[in-house]
Amino acid sequence: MSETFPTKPEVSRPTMIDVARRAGVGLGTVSRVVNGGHGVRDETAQRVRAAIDELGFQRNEVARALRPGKKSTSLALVLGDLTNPFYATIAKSSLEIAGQSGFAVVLGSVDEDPEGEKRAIQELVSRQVAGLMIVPDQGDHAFLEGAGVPVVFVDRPATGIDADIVMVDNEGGGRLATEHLLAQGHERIAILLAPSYYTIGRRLRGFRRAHRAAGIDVDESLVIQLPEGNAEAAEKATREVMLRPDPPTAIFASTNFLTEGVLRALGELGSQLKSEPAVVGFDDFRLADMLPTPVTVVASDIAELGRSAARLLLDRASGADTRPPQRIVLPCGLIERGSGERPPDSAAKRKAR
Amino acid sequence: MSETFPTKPEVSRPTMIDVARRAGVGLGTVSRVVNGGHGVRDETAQRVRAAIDELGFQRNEVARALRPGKKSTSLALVLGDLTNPFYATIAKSSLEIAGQSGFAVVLGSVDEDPEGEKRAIQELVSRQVAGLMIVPDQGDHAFLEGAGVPVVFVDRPATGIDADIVMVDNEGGGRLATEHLLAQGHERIAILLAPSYYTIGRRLRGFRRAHRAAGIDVDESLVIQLPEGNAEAAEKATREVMLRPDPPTAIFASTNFLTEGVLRALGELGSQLKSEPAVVGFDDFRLADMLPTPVTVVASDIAELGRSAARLLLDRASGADTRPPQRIVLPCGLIERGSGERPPDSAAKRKAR
DNA sequence: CTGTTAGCGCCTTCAG
DNA sequence: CTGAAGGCGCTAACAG
Repeated sequence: MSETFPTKPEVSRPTMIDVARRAGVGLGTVSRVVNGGHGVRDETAQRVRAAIDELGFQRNEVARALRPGKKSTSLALVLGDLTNPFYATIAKSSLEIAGQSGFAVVLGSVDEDPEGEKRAIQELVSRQVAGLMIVPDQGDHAFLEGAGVPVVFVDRPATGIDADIVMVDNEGGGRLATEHLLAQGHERIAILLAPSYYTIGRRLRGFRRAHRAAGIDVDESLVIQLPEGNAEAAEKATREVMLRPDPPTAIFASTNFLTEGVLRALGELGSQLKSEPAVVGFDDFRLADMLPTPVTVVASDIAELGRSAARLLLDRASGADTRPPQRIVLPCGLIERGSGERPPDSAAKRKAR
Repeated sequence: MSETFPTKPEVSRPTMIDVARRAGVGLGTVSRVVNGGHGVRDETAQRVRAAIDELGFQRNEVARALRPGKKSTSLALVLGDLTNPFYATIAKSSLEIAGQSGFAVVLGSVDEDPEGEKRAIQELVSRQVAGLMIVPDQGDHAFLEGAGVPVVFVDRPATGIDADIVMVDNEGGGRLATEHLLAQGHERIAILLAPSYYTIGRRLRGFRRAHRAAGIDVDESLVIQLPEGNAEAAEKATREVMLRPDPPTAIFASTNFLTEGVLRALGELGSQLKSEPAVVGFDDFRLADMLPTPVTVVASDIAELGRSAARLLLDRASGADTRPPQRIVLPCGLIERGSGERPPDSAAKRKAR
């Protein structure tokens, strides 16, 4: 029990040969029984199954995957910070789908740097995964071209390779959020942008389109590019912009973490402000409805993002799907909770006229 | 480019033999170069490396792991809902440590049921992972005894097997939270308990100990066992207990999700209540400091939980650590934010006397 | 120093 | 219906 085995460190698991000997049959027979048991006499199969149980035999998936053609039964998932509920949701939902088909999901260690991503992906490929789901970083992904493994990009496309991509309607969402604010009468809307990922660019595009459609000019000093994508950066930027002589009457935060930073800044600024700006965030988040002013957001079904990606990848891996690269776009909806329905205050309005 | 290859679905990656032929050397030499290149003439090694680059060769980890003894270079992580920031944090931090040693982390699909966990674990074992990190469900885990793979349990121990375990000081945390409330003068403290996991039991124990130490009896009607561990169950229970003729003046929520439910209920009850109870939660959560009343919690370093588990498992897997099963317990601290510092209201006090 | 050889555990022909 | 044999990509042991 509490004894150690310095010389026999590993308890080797039984193999098919052990089972075959135990059951007094040939190796091939055992294999057949294990894989569906087709074409084996019932009595023989019984004996084999008994031996399997007695020995506690478990098929070695590694050896199995070694056969040519036969890919392994695991998918790789490469993404950033699992601590971000957005990514966690993708991980969970894709894992769910993969699991239903008996696939495991391997998470590559993903540091922040773009080189780290490449290394992680290659390590995963060397593990013979049947397919890759990648939330890509900004670097070039052309190196995946010859990997010989199906790839599905999630949340944003990658450059240098034409592969399946599952994402949300970023531009539509950006437009939706902006239109909503414009409809309340806001004419000075600030937008906070995380470092230029593809998604953020599209959201900004929606922002501009909505303005154009409404015949309102975008004040470029309110298009705020943040140096980092975290709450702190957004907090700082919000404080600065709100203390300007001519502050915006509404803020569109392009990311869940940014929304948090905006709210934090507004909370601290509090009474220093003549009036509180309306706020709309992109992506919903837990507790958004419980904050002092419940937060209005533009959101999409992130879990479905992960599910779609996994399903698509599974079909590619099995060879069931041979269509040219697909592009799945999930819609965004508006969830009104209060913060986005604040009208522009009268003082600001007076100034604008 | 946009052509499909129905008959040749896989681009087979180059193998060591290809490299050997290309470099005009033997197979063994290539292997030696790939594994550190010890004992190979420099010039030869150069040629081999060149061939590797030209062919884009990558060692097949699967084949490598087939050798006896040589375990694969991936760890398994089995846990519940990745959507719970608590688990997500464990996943992230353990992944970080594993990655530093060149290990990947395989996530088994974990349904809710206890049988699903066993199946998931066995699938992972069949994939020849080098070790298992498990946040165990309630069932018996004796079946892991003969798995021949090191196991580290995370957050709570499992029954039926004596293995390493990394967890937080649940009892200490429960006691800390309770002492804090008692110190404010609360004598009627309700505790909300998620379905009886090990951790919850310990937290309750701390709750009772703190009472005993203070010479105050626990009102058993305030020890509330919830049917489920989600926010909704806590919300419902909170509403009920607060509407009793003799409601508690403080609430200890034993879980992050439960805390959320408590706050939600209190928010809705609002003015119906004669006075708002103090609230302390177990485990910190994002935005806890931004709620209408910032939430006081007892918390520990969850990321360290994951890191310790991964480090320990890595040492076990490599054989570097052969000590008897370890038990690592991380401390809990109190984070005062407001909700836990509300004194019992005067009306309630009068009643109690 | 370097090439050759024998498996690792399994699946897939191919005979019997 | 069943047993035997070959090979997947790699490493380790053994000759040269």
